[in-house]
Amino acid sequence: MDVTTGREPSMFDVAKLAGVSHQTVSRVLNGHTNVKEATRLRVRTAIAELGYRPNRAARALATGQSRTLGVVAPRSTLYGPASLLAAFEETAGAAGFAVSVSRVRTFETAAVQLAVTALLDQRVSAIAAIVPVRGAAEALADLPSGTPLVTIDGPLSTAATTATAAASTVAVDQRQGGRLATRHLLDAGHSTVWHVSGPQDWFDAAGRTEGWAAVLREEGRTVPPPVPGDWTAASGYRAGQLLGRMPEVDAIFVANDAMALGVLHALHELGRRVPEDVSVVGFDDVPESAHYIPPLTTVRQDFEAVATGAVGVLLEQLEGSDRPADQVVTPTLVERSSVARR
Amino acid sequence: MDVTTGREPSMFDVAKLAGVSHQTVSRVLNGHTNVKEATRLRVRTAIAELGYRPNRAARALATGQSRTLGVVAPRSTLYGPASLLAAFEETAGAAGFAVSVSRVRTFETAAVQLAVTALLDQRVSAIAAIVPVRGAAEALADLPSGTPLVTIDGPLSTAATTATAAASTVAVDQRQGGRLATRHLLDAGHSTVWHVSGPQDWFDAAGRTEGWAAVLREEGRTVPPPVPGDWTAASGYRAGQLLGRMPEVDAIFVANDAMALGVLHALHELGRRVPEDVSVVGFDDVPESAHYIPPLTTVRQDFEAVATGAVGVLLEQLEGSDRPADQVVTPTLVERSSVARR
DNA sequence: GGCCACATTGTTAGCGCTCACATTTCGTGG
DNA sequence: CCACGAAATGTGAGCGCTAACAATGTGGCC
Repeated sequence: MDVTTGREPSMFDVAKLAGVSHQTVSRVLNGHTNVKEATRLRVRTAIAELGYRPNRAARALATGQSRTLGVVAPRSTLYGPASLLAAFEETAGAAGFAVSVSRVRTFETAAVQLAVTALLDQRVSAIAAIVPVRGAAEALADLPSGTPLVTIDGPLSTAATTATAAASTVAVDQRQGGRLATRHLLDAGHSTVWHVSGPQDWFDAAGRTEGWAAVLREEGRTVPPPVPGDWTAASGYRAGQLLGRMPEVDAIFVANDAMALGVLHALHELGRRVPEDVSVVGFDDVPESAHYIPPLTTVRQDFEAVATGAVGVLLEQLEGSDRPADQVVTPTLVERSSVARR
Repeated sequence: MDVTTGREPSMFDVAKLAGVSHQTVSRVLNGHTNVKEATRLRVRTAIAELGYRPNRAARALATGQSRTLGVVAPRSTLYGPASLLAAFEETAGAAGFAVSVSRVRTFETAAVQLAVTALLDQRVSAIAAIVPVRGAAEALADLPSGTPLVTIDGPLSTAATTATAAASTVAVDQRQGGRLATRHLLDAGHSTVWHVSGPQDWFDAAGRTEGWAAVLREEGRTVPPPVPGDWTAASGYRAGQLLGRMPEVDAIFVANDAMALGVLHALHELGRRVPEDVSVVGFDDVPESAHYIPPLTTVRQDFEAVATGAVGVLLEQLEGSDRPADQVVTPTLVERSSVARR
């Protein structure tokens, strides 16, 4: 690597040093066939000697393809979105794509569209949106742009209406998760299950609530009114204070682990033991939940799989495939000690 | 906005529609002076009508400036790094920069350099590295590149040796945090403070441990051997099992909240009450720590400030300032109920 | 009224790459 | 031993933008 270069070496510098044309260098770089082995080697050597790196901007300009994937992600550090983002970035990076992130502080349509615009300005090849909220995700779907778009953790086009067929979705089957948790509680002998829900404009929250209600209905149990939370431990604590004072409550499905922690806290303060007096099931399987008091039975989502799926869908779309492909990842139950048989 | 464009509108399309030259369009776009108000308006209208967006790749090619900031961040979802990353991305975005992320799965030199290379290939204008580990951060410092680099949460050049003056650092004063926690425990009347540490190759961990030891030494207390952890609740649990069995242990400073949760868990299992029997202080102030059992006294870091500082340092460097600027953010103590007076 | 300074606009040449095509080289069979 | 097609390489244009410079227009002042 040279030390005192006035300006970064270009393809022409490499070509000159290797005694070939710039086009041959380009061919070597892009792994084209029809380059003699000896030439290829000479070019490689020159590249190394000069410390040459291809200029992505120039390539993007020439090809009209940036090989960059854009992500819209919430500013929050909620476990789900943060995990999804990390997994997506890693997967995309491993696939040889650059990843450009645009954070949104709120899910208001305007904010989300601004973020998408920023990405579009960069001519990203495709966009993944971690925007798990009703209105916003839908606002995305009809962006007037040919850029492939996948919604992560977004609206499953369950109803085969496929009206907004524009975008693909990869998501965890939240409903199934809710079912899993509720069924587990019922299996343990509880007559019904109470529920602390997440914000209902989140697909995750809505799905979990739906799954919970569906199982109760199928089994002919009473469906108690859900206690709304906002994902935070503090809101879980408030819900716990409420539910803990009701003697008939002996099984609670909480829509995420953070709120479950709050519930545990409130129950503890009220002197109601978990799991002896009340069984609790959470959702997310955050790494800490194994050490809540007591260790929390919860539902685990495979973010890795979601991310892989999302990148896969995007790449496929870039290859030309037009039909949007939805993918669903199934969550699993992680049993610990916050549930006891009745 | 047109619907059926064969190809995206370029500056020339705008120019034609507005009846000016492409250069005038460029001037309007870049806010140059010396454009008649009427002309500016005409151009703006044409831009809107065509739905034109400037092509960043072309601009980057022409100027040699991508106006993109690169970030190297760990794949993990540890609270500190994740918060830092989110804050940095938002701040950078607000400053009008695109943000490109490169995740590393480990902090081995090779992995980190690969990530940086990926960023350099994109010709990012500057790089922020969230690589809070000894070896790796140092490996970065002497990268042979004119690209401005700031290490977030990296090595403070405390000793004014300034040998590796190449890179700037913005970080939380971890030592001060360790002091705060330890002093608080001492003030509560404990004769000494035990310590569950993070991995000592992390600057954060090392700094917290140093601060803890320094206060004990200053006050002439015995300095017990630290129990090493790895940031996870599970490792905290193991440490807690150890310390909880020692009757003389009645005050523990744990290097992060996740491990503190594990300690709390172990202590609970061993029947040692917090804070009645043992006082515990954590570090991070994760949102959940307010609902640990009991609510955890901990040390809060202002990630927002760190991120703002990092972006600031980078921009300054881009403006030409050569001298690397280090910045330190001071943490604060958050009192809750895991500490009791003796 | 003519000239000059300044405000405004236009023209040209790249930035570093890829694409489409032109050209050369080489091995082979008649 | 030469023609011929495939393999290997080279050439020129252009992607959409900015920077430097050139060319207009405009008003004020003597």
